[in-house]
Amino acid sequence: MTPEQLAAAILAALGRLAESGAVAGELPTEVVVERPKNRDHGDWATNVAMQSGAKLGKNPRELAQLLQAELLTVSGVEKVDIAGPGFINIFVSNASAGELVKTIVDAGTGYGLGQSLSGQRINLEFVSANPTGPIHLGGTRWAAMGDSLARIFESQGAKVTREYYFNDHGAQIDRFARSLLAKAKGLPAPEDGYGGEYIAEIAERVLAETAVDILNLPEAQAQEEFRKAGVDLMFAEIRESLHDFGVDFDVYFHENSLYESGAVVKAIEKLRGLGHIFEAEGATWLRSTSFGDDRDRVVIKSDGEAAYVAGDLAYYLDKRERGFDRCIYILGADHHGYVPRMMAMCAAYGDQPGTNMEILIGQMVNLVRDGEPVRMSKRAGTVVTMEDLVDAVGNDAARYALARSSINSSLDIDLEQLSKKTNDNPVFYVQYAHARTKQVAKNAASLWVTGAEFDPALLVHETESELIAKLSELPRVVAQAAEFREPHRVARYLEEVAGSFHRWYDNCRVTPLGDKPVEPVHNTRLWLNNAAGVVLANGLKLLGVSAPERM
RNA sequence: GCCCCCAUAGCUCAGGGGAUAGAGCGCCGCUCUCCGGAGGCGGGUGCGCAGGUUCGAAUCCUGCUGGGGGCGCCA
Repeated sequence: MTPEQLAAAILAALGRLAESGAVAGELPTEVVVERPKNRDHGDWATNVAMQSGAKLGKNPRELAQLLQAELLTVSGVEKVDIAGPGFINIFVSNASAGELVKTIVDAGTGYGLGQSLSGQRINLEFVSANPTGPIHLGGTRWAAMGDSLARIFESQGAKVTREYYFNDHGAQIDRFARSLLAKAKGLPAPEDGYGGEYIAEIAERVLAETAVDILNLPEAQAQEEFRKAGVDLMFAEIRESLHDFGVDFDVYFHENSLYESGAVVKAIEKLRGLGHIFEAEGATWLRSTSFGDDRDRVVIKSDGEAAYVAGDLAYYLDKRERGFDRCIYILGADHHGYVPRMMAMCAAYGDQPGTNMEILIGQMVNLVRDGEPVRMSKRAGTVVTMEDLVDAVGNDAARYALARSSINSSLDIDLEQLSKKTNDNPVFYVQYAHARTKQVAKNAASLWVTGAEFDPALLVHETESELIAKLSELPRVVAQAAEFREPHRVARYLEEVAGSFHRWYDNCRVTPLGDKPVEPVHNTRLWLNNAAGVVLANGLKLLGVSAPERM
């Protein structure tokens, strides 16, 4: 008996009460069934009587009593208590609760999947870091979080395209090219340029890999050579770092292509046709104030060059024309001011902001050393990159640490601490639990605990009941993580599962002690052990973290 | 001045209206004659302040205080 099944039973019971005329009014469409913190309050509890009592013309306790009688007729329900203002506390039989264990093992990698996003085509854009340097800690957070979110969406039946917008157009790229050229000539970095060590490396590789003698070309031509070759090298490096991090994008979209294909002009003309474009002060504007923006936005500057927003205008249209009904962007907090004009743009096309376009704002990652914040500056070359982080702690620890917090909170990363004491990362607690399930299963097999019998009525220990209840929550947790776009829910849940599993392990043996014979309870517990392994593995998969068999 | 995020245990953080607010780390004890001790058990009154909504608020609303980020014909 899972909480979902109980919820359905309660809805059915309400339906019967309404049919018999015992209650009259608006029936709820869903009920919340939760695991109470206090076991005296049952295996499961619902507040439905308090929430619906008034609507059904009853006080909460009266409604609870009616439901109590109905629920007692449900198979597997042993006892129903009414507590406090109208909580309904439900006790189910061990046998009924334990049936789930077999369901989980039989479902295997399919356990936890759902259909809550079935049929949705989602374009998820994340990282999209400028190709003027390696990916830093902030970008790494979006890589971990975005990829995990994509996996969670997919687990709910959505079709997801992971997309990276590559800003290879505009003034920043010129600065990048000038920085490379200056470095190659042994000059100091330009005032507004980039100065990290990677600039020297890239400049050197450009010199080595380009056929022509760049340094003897005229200034403008030399810079153009460095731009082309430098961006390509940087792009390849970024892709490789991401790949090594376990994040592969389906589409790397080049901003420049929007200009080359004429998509930018097309997009502006489309908006002009819709009456949202006007000319003023020598520039071309989008009347974004018509759609909630606090000021109108220039799309073509008075010098004839496109403003940055023009690219996004065309890019969004491109995504929509590729058939995505939901375009989700993950942006850093330093870009949150960009949200109103993006939403206005979406509305200007006649789309629904918040539905067709959704923007998730993630807070910054701070580098901390010995408790002191360290300023990171790309220009000064003091950034900590994705590779630095992975070198220090490994992929699993890095991904887990970045994915286990809400993106609404800024995050402090202390490299020294993480690299010295990797046990600080709860990922090991979770992975250890998984490895343990594998070793237990291996041991069981060698001691003739085969799992041939499965009698859930034998799972009577309180830690077994707790573990089973915890395992039952995976589908709901994943569905909520998808709904709220919050992968960290999965991580936190896994930590709870691991805790329940460890406690169970310490109380209940799968293999018999010494020479004692194998009994049905041992075989049955093997199923529970394996069910825990399934949940841990499936959950870690959603976070892009490995589930090792031994550590 | 305006906009966004945050404030929960010594530290890092969960908690999307429910009952006695949790986890990890750190600290102090305890714990295996046998499945992995990277484990388990015990040790704690901490929701920034003030109002409001509600049967019920860490959670929703308003104001305040403090911290972070942002407000270009830059990208």
